[in-house]
Amino acid sequence: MLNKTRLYDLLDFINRYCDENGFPPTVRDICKEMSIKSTATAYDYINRLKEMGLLNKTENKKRAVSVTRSDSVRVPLIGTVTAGQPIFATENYDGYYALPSAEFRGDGLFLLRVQGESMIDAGIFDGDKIVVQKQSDAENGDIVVAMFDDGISEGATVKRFYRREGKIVLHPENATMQDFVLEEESGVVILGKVVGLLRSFS
Amino acid sequence: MLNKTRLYDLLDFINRYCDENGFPPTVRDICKEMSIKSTATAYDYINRLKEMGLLNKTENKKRAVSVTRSDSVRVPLIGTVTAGQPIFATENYDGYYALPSAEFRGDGLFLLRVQGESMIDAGIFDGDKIVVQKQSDAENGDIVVAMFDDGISEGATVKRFYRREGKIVLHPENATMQDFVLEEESGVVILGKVVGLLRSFS
DNA sequence: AAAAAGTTAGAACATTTGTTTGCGTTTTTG
DNA sequence: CAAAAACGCAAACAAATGTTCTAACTTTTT
Repeated sequence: MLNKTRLYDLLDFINRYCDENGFPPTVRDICKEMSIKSTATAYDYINRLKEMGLLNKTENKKRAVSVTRSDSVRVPLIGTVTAGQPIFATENYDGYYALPSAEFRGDGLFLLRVQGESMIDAGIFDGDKIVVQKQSDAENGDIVVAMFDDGISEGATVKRFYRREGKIVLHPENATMQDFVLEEESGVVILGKVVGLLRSFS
Repeated sequence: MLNKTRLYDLLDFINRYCDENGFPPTVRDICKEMSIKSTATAYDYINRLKEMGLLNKTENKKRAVSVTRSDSVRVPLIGTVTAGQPIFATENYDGYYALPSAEFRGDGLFLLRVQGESMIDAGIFDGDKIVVQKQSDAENGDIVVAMFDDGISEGATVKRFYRREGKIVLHPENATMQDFVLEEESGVVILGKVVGLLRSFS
């Protein structure tokens, strides 16, 4: 049996190569890197990795290998949401962010910039970006992004969600702030559940 | 002048194609998608985009186009660091994580899992992953990862860094905890400065 | 309307690159 | 130890794909 380390080395190389160049290596590139003297050997290696399910490969195409584990998810940043005073989430499409798929998977993810201090006790600070999983309902204790229009103000906000005695409670994680208590039928819309957070100290 | 919209459509297509397949399209793939009847035309388009700096392309190579904006950085997760009791950072290489290059750039980045509550007031919670920029010095107020060996205990820890009166102060951001005060020559080693944070609510 | 510039097409060409075959060499197996 | 399997190599082949050329067509300019 061929030394498995070598196969994983190859996998690493393919990954590195893709990162650096934006496209996969050829069989001959692999030869050079791995000090393999024949393209047939490299070709073999590739097929092993394919059988092991670690590599995708389309036959007869040039540079058509790709590492199975796509290690990042592209998630759109769609605007800012205020955690304090509810202001309408600006639906600015602000480009895509790559997040590690080891942490975040599935469809319907998006990012929102957080403005305000209302979730500070939950470790969500002003300026953080939250990763939101799109869903229209939530369970008690979830941190959610919710939109409401109670006639006075409207907008999106980040709060911890509770359903209590037929009412919806949006609870800011900040000792100095009050809960929002709303009727079920008051037009509260859950946009999604907060599943992650990204912060960068400038 | 050729309709620019069409060029941007092409750029979008290349992006989409790469996302879906893990490798870039060929000139002929582009023809099909854009309803272009000649490879020469598609070839032209590619060169325009290259001149505009929106596309990288290596000559004579197959599938060797790549969209300029490389949107993610690969950062290794190298272990766990305790924010409370200093325990040695397990140098487990735990694979690479993709982080958005819009937020994190440059070399010498790594990730550490945080254990403990000592930085809770700075919004760094137990289980968070911190993004660390490798550097051997720090400025007052920086949050750093530091190693020390004072004879009693040794290990790595996350603390806010101050240099005061010839001593080094490692300040936990947790009201219930004490500062570590160390001599300059006591063998404190700054591993890096915390520049970001990644959290995923399980 | 004529000329010029820009754009597309079709075909041929040049190269890169995936794939196959057969033969030594090494390692495992009985 | 012999047979078999696994492995690696070189060379040749075939296909995919980048590149170039010239002519036709379209739009803009004079």
